Amino acid sequence: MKRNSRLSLALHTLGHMAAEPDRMRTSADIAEHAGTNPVVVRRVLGRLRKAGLLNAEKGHSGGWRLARSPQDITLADVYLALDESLIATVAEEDTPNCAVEHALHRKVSSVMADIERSLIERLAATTIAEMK
Amino acid sequence: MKRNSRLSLALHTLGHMAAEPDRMRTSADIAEHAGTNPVVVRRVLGRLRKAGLLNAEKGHSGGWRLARSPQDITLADVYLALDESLIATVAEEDTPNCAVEHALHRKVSSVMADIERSLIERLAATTIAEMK
DNA sequence: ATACTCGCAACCGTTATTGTTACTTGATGC
DNA sequence: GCATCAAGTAACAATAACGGTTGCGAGTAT
Repeated sequence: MKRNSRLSLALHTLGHMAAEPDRMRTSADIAEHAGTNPVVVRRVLGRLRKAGLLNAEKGHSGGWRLARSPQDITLADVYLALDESLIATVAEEDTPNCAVEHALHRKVSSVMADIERSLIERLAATTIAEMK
Repeated sequence: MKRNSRLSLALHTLGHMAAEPDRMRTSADIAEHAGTNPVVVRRVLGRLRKAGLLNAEKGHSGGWRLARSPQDITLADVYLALDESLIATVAEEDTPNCAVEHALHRKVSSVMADIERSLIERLAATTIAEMK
């Protein structure tokens, strides 16, 4: 079983959508292409829908489509929509009784926050239109 | 249950050791201070021993001690010794049949690799002597 | 009305991690 | 030599996260 497959699935799907923005795709179609399950697809794309990146329509000829122009969706948008940090956070101690621990946590958290900002900056430099 | 507590435990312990480098500490002492189990301590510190950061001695008056000067051990040394990436890697597809997927994987992997290098660089700028 | 699709809740199987027990190995003190 | 102490290690349980799966409800087009 793979970890962090949510971002992979999301980007993969949006990459194809960027190539044909007008085509409506069902969860079943996407799932088959990605080798997974329609429910998993809906779970992941549902987050992108709530973030305003995708529209979903029910019923006949329903399915998923981009809510914005492909040039207007960056990899950072997708990353942030999934709310799934690729940067691990260091657990805060419940009882910060120890000065060493507190200093370490501050230091490492500061570094990790910088790294996360840097990652988002890098991801924001690429749109899904470049990935089709 | 906390995740990524290995690095926290390792840095916490080494921070205290940096303050009193000559004092020998047993797994039981460390575990009690850190609120965990001696076996867990040995598991984590064992990696640091294999990486040459710590020495362990058995028997009476045995225990753990720094193998190097605290000024000569950086946070990056500890991070690398644990071989536990805080930066998630994006899963490679078994069958790279899809061009979109391949392009995305290359792009994201490249960004993540840069971020990992940047993290290590940042961690290497601080020694455990500054954390005591 | 029927068929199709998303939305969502509930559950199972797998995996990763920590916690725990028990035992072995090696060093020290008597 | 022998008891004691501590690391080393294997084995297992407990917990949590995640993907996969089933089932059902809600909404829409034909």
